[in-house]
Amino acid sequence: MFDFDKLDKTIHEKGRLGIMTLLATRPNWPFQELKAELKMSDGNLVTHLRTLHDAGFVAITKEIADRPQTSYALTTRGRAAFQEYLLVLEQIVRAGKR
Amino acid sequence: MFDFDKLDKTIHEKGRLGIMTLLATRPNWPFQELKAELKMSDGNLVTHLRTLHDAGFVAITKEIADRPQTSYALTTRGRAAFQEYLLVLEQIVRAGKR
DNA sequence: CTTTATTACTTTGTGCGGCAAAGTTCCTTT
DNA sequence: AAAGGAACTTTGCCGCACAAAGTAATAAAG
Repeated sequence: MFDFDKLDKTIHEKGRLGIMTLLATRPNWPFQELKAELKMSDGNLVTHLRTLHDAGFVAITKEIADRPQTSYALTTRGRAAFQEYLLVLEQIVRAGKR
Repeated sequence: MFDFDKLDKTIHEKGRLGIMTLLATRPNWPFQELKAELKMSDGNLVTHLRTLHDAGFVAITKEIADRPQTSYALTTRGRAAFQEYLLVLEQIVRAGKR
């Protein structure tokens, strides 16, 4: 009836779901902006980003111009995985509408 | 930008999200049907149901006609909490559409 | 050149919570 | 009496989120 087991466990965690959602709205997010938006400790944020990176969902770009600035973006695979995750969310939302 | 902290932690867990979604589709679910649909061990399922009951989201009805049969349903408060949770999901889905 | 601040990251520790497996209780059926 | 099924409890394990503190690198301030 529902594909709950298709809910990617890497994405379906509050913190990382927030990250993935933000990354989906813009091509590029600097670390500081993610941190400000999500209000996580930087240790926690870095860890979640690394988890997503290890899963192949997030690309990391490091510049050291002026201040060091690390930026994050969805990979093609990350976007695909997120889209598939969203399909399940849509099923759930539709089920809750009745 | 997004209300990620409005993602009720009691609901936003794979197992319990499955339960809440199923309960939203019908007024009443016997234990055995939930178990068959969600493919959880009964120990695990009972625990999640108790968590939702303790949160005031799920009502428990026990009949002992023929075989014992325990049934579960959303409370008014459970339905309201689920609706609010779904609002956040909708934000996320919309964000992922672009 | 030394000090201070900022960014990004690592390390450490704690506690919670999901999950399975096995055992228990209560009932019905044979 | 015995067997079986429903619902629940207990036990134990493992992973993980999260915070706090410490570290390296660089740049600006004095």
